[in-house]
Amino acid sequence: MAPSLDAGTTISSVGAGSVPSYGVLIVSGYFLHVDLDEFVAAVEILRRPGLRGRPVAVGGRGDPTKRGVLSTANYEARRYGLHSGMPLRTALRRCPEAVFLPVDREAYEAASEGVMQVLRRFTDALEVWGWDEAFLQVPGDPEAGARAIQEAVSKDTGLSASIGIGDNKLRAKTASGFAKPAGIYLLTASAWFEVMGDKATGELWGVGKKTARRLASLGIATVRELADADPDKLALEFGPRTGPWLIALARGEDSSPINSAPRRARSRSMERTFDENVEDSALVRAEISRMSQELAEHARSADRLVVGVTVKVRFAPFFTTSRSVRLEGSSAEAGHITDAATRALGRFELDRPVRLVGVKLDFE
DNA sequence: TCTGGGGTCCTAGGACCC
DNA sequence: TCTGGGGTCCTAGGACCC
Repeated sequence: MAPSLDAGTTISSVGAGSVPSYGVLIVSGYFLHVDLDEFVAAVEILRRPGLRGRPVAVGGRGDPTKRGVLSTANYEARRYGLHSGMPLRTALRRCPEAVFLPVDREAYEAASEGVMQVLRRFTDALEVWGWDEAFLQVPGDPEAGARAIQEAVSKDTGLSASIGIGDNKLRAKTASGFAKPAGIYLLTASAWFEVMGDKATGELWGVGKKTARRLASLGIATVRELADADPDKLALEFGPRTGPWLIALARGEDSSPINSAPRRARSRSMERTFDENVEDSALVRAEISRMSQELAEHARSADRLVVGVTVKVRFAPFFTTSRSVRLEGSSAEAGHITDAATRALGRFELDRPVRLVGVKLDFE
């Protein structure tokens, strides 16, 4: 009989002592989910070593007296209750001594690319998921693979990674949450309910606040209750795809493979929240026009054809609507795109103060 | 907690057609 | 005139993720 992994446990943390021995492991079909620890803050601290140990909050343009929210707070800042999504002004009130930094996308993209290059040394079966996450499969013992990956990422990029191991992507992703910070955690089918069964449905990856509340109103509070729910009832409540999907999620089921094909974006968008609400509709039009041109330039340089343009307007205090226009055929010409955006904007009544405007291009 | 920005996918409902 | 049943496409909005 093959030795079995003791699933649902923290295997170890980097530098936390020796690795438990499981004997000879000849396993296949394991998925790893690599998740970089406090990625954005970590990148900032790498280039400003003086910030290490201090509360660091990254968000907006780095001015906590302006509109904007936190992208990341490092662990020191989290001790003050700061977290991603928190308004900058609230964060400032809670932790005036925090260092506030502006979002620097290019720096994070470069750092991310460095990490992904390290991961590609281990396998071609790599699925990049945003800046700071990736799913992958490695040959041989997954735990040894995870440890080697952590060491290589740390050595080559200075960044710390947590790694979840699972018998599918969903369980690997769930496991990496338990691995933080800098640990390794294994979660397979046999331990799924032991680990997740009594947790609130909102702990599931893909179940947010709203869905959790709707489930609760149906008497479904825990993962186990959702796993045992009536599929027909959920299909009626959530739709024919979402209902059954929720149940599969609660059972930890996921048959999706690693998709290592380079991702081709379906859309590209740009939004801007004004520092002060804008009453002058000429200003709104000018901003939409500027964004359209910039997006058109992107489409052209990325060699993508646009089939539709959506304009989004958020009125004060916080009421958001959108209008979309389909192009006749497809185009990457700035003239066609700005014209479509202008037509979409023309369908709004700009009779109230505007908080945000946005433009989105849908690609062929 | 006065609520970013960039994405993805799903659903409801209307238009339209046979 | 009190009115079916599909199917498809499109739009607007919602929910979720990082």
